[in-house]
Amino acid sequence: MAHDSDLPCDGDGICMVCKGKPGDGETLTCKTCVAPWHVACLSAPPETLAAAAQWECPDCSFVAGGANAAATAAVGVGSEIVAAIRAIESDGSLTEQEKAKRRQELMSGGGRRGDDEKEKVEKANGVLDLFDEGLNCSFCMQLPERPVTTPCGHNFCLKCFEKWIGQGKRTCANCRNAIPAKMASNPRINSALVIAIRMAKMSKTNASGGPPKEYHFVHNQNRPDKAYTTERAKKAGKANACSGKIFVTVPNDHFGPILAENDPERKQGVLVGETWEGRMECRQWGAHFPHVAGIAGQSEYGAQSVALSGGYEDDEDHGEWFLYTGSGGRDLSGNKRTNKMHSFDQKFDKSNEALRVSCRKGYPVRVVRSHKEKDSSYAPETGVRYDGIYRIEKCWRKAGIQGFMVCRYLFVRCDNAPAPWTSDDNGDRPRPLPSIPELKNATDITERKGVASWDYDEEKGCWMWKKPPPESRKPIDSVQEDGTTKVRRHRPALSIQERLLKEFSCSICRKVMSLPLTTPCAHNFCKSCLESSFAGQTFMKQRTCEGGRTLRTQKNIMKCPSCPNDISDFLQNPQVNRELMGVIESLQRQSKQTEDDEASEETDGTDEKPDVVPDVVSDDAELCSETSDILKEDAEGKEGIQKSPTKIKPQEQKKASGGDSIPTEKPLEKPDSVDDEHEKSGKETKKAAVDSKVKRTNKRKADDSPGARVKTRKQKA
DNA sequence: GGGCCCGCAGGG
DNA sequence: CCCTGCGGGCCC
Repeated sequence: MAHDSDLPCDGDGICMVCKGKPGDGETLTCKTCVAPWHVACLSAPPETLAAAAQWECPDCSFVAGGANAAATAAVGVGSEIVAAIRAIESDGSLTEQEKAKRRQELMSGGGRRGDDEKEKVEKANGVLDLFDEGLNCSFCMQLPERPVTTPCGHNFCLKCFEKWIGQGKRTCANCRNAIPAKMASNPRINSALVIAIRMAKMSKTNASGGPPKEYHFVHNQNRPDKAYTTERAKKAGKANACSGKIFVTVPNDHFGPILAENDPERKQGVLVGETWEGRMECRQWGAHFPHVAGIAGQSEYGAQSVALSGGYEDDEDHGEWFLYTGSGGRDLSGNKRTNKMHSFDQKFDKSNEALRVSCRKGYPVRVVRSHKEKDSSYAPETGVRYDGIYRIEKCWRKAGIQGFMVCRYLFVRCDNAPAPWTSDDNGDRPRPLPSIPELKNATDITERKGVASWDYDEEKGCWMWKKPPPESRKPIDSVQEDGTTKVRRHRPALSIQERLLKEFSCSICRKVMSLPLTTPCAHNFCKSCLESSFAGQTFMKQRTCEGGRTLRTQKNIMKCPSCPNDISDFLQNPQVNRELMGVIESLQRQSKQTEDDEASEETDGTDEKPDVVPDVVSDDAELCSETSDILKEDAEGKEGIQKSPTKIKPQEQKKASGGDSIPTEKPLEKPDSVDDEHEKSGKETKKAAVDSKVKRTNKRKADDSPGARVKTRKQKA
């Protein structure tokens, strides 16, 4: 497209194409968005003066449907939008804020589309009603594919958003609020909204007859992108971290390569040679799920992957083939996770048996190597690397170096991509098995029986599944291009209410979110819960000097309760994600209809009208060390232009009326409290939130003190 | 650099 | 619920 190379002038009036500063007469102002553009650098400047007066920039013609031809064809309303925007812009009776508000209403699809067209689009999306929630992306007018949410609470397709950002825009296309640099450079998918869209589509499909589809949801979206450390695990840092989000859509008993279709994040799959910082990161990409154990597998089913990490001295690594040692046989007393010393024989059970199953069946086994594999030439220098698919050609038992019996496995590489260490650019071909001297003294020898599941196809010239891969025993969904879900296995369908609770619960109060907020790091919370978490904290750290004067020192870092990101900027003016709220509420309505009317509502805030954000009571107190609250409820800011977030007025926090109670709520600080106190209170509230999560996910910890645990192990030993 | 020992995740 | 485990930060 011609205008792809077109860019406007930046905030300083510098043309982003030629980097020069055009004079007054050399720029054109867009009729729609009022941005200045350098005429000389336009690929298609207006030809007449009249055209220049009514000129509309390439971005706005893009918004109206220039870039997404398919979407525009389906909707066919591009020119209508532009005409309507122009009408708004030329209406002298409106303030800039009102204009922005009108523009936003227009862009969010309200009352503009003709019924026929609307029906057409709805059919294409397989969904009704959703447009009433104003959910569609303002750019392509479709339900957002991979939605991202701005701090001002507006949702877009990731692609559309990135395109917008790529054009140098740094304001929300809906309300013109600033987009934080961090989000511009690294927008995050709002996975709760993904689920919301899917659920809404699904419930609609089910309602319109036909057999109800079974869907499942990985309860994954509340996890942060990085491994994180709970308060409880804090002292040992990453050593005891919880897993971050799993980025791929394979179940953890998936065999074979991780393909592009299971990588919604990058659409490339896990490639040979890919390297991660540690086992947690490796796990997040599905190459090897266990974060300590070396073998991923189930004794009755097979083993999916192994890690070579130098944990067993019997291992012998030759790159394209290696000898692997089974697990067990070691004394783990003293609460250890590993031990160099063997103290009893290994058996073909548990993981060792799982590997033997994979051997018999000829399953593909993913292999990762760690830098900790010290005496191998093939180990990566740092981190953990995915080295591709191997098969276990034989396994047996023999006396290990330390004299105890160990299980042994001959792994031979069979991947279509070349190994990371070879300069050959071809993948593997079937190769003769190496001779293994130790086999003469081996017992319990097992070899593959029959045709290997994963084998080389001479005609196609590649390794592939010759038998269908074993069906996953874990339910998991995989996201399709269109946002729908492919079902892998059946499982009793959850009620709408159950799903609501599972997918849209606030990770602070654990109830379905009321007034959901989406942070720039794409985590969702109830507005009231998030606010309460930071009650008493100020945007700026304050210090009171002896004279009683307040000194502003530095910005207070306020970490997202779900990840380490600083969300203090966001907290200054958090905007409710009204679209997400709309979907939640519409599902709640359906749930109410479907189930008994008597079914009591477990969620709060349902009486709240979607677009009514609780008003705030302004605190006029100007006490010198008053704790100014950073959380500014915006009364007028439901849509339209918000005030610049840099001005922070001391305001008493008011609990949102529909708010849930949170586990620990600390009363507001006394006026003369010092900042250390603020920090402490914030931390403790946060800690409580995290702790509640810990309790939920790890119930057994309650009466299982570390000491008791050590004792158990020691007693056994 | 080696040993200690923790929380977490998953199998059974 | 109990057991296991080719991590990993920290202390010495």
